[in-house]
Amino acid sequence: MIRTRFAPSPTGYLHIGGVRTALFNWLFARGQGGQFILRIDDTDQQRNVDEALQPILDGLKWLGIDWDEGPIVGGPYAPYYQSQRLQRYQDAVQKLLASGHAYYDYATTEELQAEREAAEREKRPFRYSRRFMAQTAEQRTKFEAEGRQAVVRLKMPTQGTLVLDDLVRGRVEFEWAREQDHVVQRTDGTCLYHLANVVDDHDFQITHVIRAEEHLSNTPRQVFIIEALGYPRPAYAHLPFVAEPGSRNKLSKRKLDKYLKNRDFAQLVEHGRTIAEAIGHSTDADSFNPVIVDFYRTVGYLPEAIINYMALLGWSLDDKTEHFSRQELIEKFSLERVVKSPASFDPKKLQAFEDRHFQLLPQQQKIELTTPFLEKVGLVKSPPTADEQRMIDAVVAAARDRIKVAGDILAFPDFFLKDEELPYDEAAFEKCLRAGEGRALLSSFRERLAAVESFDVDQLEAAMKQFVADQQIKIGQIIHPVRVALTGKSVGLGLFDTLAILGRERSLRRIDRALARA
RNA sequence: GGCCCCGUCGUCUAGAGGCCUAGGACACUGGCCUUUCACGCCGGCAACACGGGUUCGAAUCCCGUCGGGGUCACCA
Repeated sequence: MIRTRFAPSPTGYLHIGGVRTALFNWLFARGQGGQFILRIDDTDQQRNVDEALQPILDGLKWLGIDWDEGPIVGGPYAPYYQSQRLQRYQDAVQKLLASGHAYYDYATTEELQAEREAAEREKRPFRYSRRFMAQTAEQRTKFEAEGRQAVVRLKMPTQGTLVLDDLVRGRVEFEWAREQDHVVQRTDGTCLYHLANVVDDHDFQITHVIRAEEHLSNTPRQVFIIEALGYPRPAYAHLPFVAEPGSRNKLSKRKLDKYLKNRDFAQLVEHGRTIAEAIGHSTDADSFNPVIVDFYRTVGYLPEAIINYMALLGWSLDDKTEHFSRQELIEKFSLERVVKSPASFDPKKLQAFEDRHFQLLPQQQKIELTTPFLEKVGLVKSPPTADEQRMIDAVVAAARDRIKVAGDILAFPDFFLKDEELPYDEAAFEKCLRAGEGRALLSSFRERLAAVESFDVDQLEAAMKQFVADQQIKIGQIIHPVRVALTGKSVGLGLFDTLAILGRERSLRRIDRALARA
């Protein structure tokens, strides 16, 4: 049984790079009929773990990355929180000590630092001398009599080579002599990450460790612990980083200011901000940031689109297939086709996937996704009345591909506003209704509209064509004034759709109001 | 700095010695469609980091150089 895991720290947010790691683990497990485990790498010092964990759990859930064991769902190897497994780690340390794979070390930070500096001066690689290593009870007593405190260090091999067959990187070799005697237990008795990590992976029966490349250099010490403890070695797959837009640096939450200088990135944020502000969602950089998954949920992106895009950041099926459903990804994903080089995050391409996935949605689903945004800003009641619902349906249908994320529905508020409260884009109003003959044409077209037999798209269009022919004008001369009168704006849905949705009464009322104002 | 990883259009990638005068997608751009916006359609721009080998033949193999990144904690 293949078992993979994702092990986030409760940091309060789900990072986009973390999503990619979680996704690959999840896809691999699901595709192989295996299991995906969520383990929480918290430490006992951390407070508010639940609070800091919730956004991560929510984010994963929203993306549809579900876990077979872990927080909330539990599982046979519980607990899944590192902070509750300290005893396991300490037992492991005792085993390492007993078998001679680790030792108590009484060096102080200063003494270690001195050795390090000496090595630096002599331009040789640093390796701890083990001067304060205690392997017997007498030695321990002696050091302790000097008031020293012990950490536990790994007693790493001094020769030989570790050969790692990484599933994405291939054969990677490390010389043991270059590895340090890493600390696995602090003076206060708590254990360090690498030890905990190895013990947990073993306890949870993880078969494939799929993680970011930054852990590649850490693997030798983990392998050492694994072997010292007599555990089976899991398969490793080290994923390339998700890099910043336009660079090879690791994507970071903290560098939003810098990314904002990237035009595409700025556009993504700007678009999102418009929607977030409308619905009264905080837009401060700490929580509202495209590096954090919550951003996309707030603005109304589709999880499928994010998943599709993220999957292609470092993986491909072939030379042409790009659009994948979740199920297709599960079926087609393989570690063999993960690329080795880092992939930079491209906001424009993400948007392209969003556009496409949203386009393909059935009308009903678009309605369900967009309605909450109208409710949040109070343009419709919650839940909408029957009339409002009809209006939503009509607007979503007429909007066609203009809605790319669910929040885009807010670009068409005019239909939901009272006729007498419609605001006008002054520049557009001036140009279309006050300058030239816009007002006069509108006034005369108003009578045609009043007389149209049935207020549907076909008849409205016919009426306008007739009007244009009679007046010997170009269609633009009348269309734009009508649009501004109806919506207050110079851009929007198809004009005949707009008229039909508003209906005769409201359309005429809006036109009259604009005429009176012009 | 030591060690490790990586290096094909601006970006994501295809490419496992001849199918490559390097393919697809996004972006950009010219045009068409059109009542605005959006969609859609047609076209264009644009890359094998560099230098040596090996070979009849190299983006693909080897060596070196350069560049980028990661890692070297009593962080995770």
